[in-house]
Amino acid sequence: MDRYDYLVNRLKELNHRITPQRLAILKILTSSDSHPSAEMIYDQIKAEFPFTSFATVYKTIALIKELGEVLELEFSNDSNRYDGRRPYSHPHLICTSCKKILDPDLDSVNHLQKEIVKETGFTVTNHRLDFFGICPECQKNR
Amino acid sequence: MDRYDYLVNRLKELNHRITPQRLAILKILTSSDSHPSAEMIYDQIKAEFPFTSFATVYKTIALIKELGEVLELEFSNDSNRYDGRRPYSHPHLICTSCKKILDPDLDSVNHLQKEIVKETGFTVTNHRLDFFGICPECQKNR
DNA sequence: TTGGCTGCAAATATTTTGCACTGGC
DNA sequence: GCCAGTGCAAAATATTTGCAGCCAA
Repeated sequence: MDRYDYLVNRLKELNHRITPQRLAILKILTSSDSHPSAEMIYDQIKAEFPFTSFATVYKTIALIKELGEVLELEFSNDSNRYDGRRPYSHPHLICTSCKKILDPDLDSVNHLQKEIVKETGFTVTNHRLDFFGICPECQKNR
Repeated sequence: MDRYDYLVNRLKELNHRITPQRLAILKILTSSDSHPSAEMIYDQIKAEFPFTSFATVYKTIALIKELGEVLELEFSNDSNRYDGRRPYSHPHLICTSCKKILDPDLDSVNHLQKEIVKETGFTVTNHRLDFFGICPECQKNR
């Protein structure tokens, strides 16, 4: 069972209604590793369901977030981005030119979190690690 | 020469005017490791210069940011926080209860950035690493 | 003296919320 | 049929910007 089906089932099990809008949003959130923003989701859905609203996009994201099934990458200037495939703390690689966000393979991070706990007495529940730079494509096009 | 004096001199050298408001903002930004928000800076300055405005706080921060002398920690929901003492990428430890932000000692991070560059072809210029949790004080008070 | 800086207010951008209507179950 | 979900519009929040007046150099 893929992640889309899994999320639809979770909503059903928790007695949340399955609407065309929600299905479309889940589809987009799970079908690519593109880390879309609310606006990107909204634009994509418009093609299929022209009368979907921004509020519904945000409300659906909020719902899935409550279930712990989406990772929200908050930004102050740019819009927030969402990762519906890997809803747990993991590093991101952000191109500051084209705004693309990638998931690099990197496993030495959890080690860091343990080091922090031991050292500071904090109860660390999650972390966020972003690397900012220019992707290979944008390096060529200048 | 401490960091406050250093920053005042940099502004002078670059022919930026030295105003009481700017001095007060620099003082707050460099005098503690509290990672204040624009509002915290504004509130502190109000005591000394009651007619200072929010716009000036933001404009001054923007100026120092251009000089690369302040690190801006962006948040989507909460206000941004500023580190005027260590204006380079370094990890932060954020208490989600009292919103305090600390600088943990941790030096295994730069190693990660190098690993990323080698692996992805990105030109990584900076990074951001935040650990979220509950600080020892907030753990007691519940 | 002069133009960079300040302060007020308005604009901007993103996300959230209130509420009447609608459609999933 | 009921009430959760939707869509519109308004509100909320944080930051930026325009502009008239002021003051640091």
